[in-house]
Amino acid sequence: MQQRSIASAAISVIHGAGLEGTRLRDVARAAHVTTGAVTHYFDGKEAVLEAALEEVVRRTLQRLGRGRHKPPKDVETFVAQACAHLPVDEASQMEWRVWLAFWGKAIADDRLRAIHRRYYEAFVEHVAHVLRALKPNTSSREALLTADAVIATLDGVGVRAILEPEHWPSKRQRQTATALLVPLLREFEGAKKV
Amino acid sequence: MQQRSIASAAISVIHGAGLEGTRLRDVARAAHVTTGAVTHYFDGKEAVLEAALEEVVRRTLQRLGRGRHKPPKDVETFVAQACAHLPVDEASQMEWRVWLAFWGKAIADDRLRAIHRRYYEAFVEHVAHVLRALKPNTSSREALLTADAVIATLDGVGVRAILEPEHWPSKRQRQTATALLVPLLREFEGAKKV
DNA sequence: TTTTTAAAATAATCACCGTTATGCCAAAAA
DNA sequence: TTTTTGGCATAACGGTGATTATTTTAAAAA
Repeated sequence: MQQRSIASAAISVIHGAGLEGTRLRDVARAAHVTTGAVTHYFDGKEAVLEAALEEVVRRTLQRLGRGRHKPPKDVETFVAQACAHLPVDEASQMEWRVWLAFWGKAIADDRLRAIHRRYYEAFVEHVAHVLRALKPNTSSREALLTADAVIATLDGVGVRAILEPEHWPSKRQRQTATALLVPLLREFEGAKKV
Repeated sequence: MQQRSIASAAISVIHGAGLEGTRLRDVARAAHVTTGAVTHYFDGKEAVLEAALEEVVRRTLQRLGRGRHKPPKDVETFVAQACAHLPVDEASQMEWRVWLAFWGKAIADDRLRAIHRRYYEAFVEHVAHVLRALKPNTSSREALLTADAVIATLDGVGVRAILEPEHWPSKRQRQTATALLVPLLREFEGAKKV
């Protein structure tokens, strides 16, 4: 159970110092242990970072799971739910920053790429599932394509919001995401009521 | 003029090894010089990396500049032009990978963040300009909002394509981007001709 | 041609940080 | 109580790579 708390500590260090600025000592200190404990539980720094990424994925997917019981019946609530995944508050901002920090590292690291792949797979599946609630008789292909589009929207807006937080308050994030998602989903629904 | 070639060398090293795996020696070797030359022209590693990022920005904006003379008159050609900015070929893939590699680092680095901000500023301005060609009487506000949405689309699809290149051939990239952009731009145009 | 200055190579240094080794302490087993 | 085991702290080690210093080479000026 210590592993979890060390991984969480790593997340907050990465959040504050970036991946490159993350030293094992600081992770240990943030977890209220010493480097001895860290190396006791992990095979090395890489393993610690990997665990941190996995922890972020876990949290995000868990949050998705909680939303599974209220499938949206109309476009507006769908968009509102989708926007909740943007970096609009402290907690999600932290996860976004860490998630984004690993993108660059994942480019040259098969192991991390695999984690990303798994995450997106689950995310796509979730969005496609929710889309089917919006339009019951949808081809799998159409649902998946639209899910990709929804996720691209969130990633695109999220990245921008993380890189320019002072210019991207939650309102602007929602506005931009809405501008993309509403027309997309109207098209998806088929019925365009002005 | 050596600075340029060292920066370019840095780009290709980052492309191959990722930011963390980039050693100054390798950059020097790729530029056919030694570390002595590198440190002669730059104040240190940070400066070299910063120059690499600037070089990527330069190339991208230059490419944008070339497209400035053929403003699209309809949605289809606009989308086609936009999709040309996705990582659909070797060259643009390299630039995307490097660009993306710096996102994580920029989180904790004001200097790099400033570069990103400048780039997006120019990019937004360009897209908004092109949008005005599509719909002459557009409010500045509407054009900027739509430009943000277009850029978010490209970033969102681009990220995915970089992280999962084997699953995101150019065709899928275009498909996803089109699914988002066409409805968005029809809405933007105002006139929806089915 | 000599002198001078700049460009870049080569070689040495130095700091940083991950890793490894050792030792201690507490809790469970004997 | 003694013994033992495992969880962790402390501290020393060592590699890696950036930085700095020195030297060589080449080009330009005198």
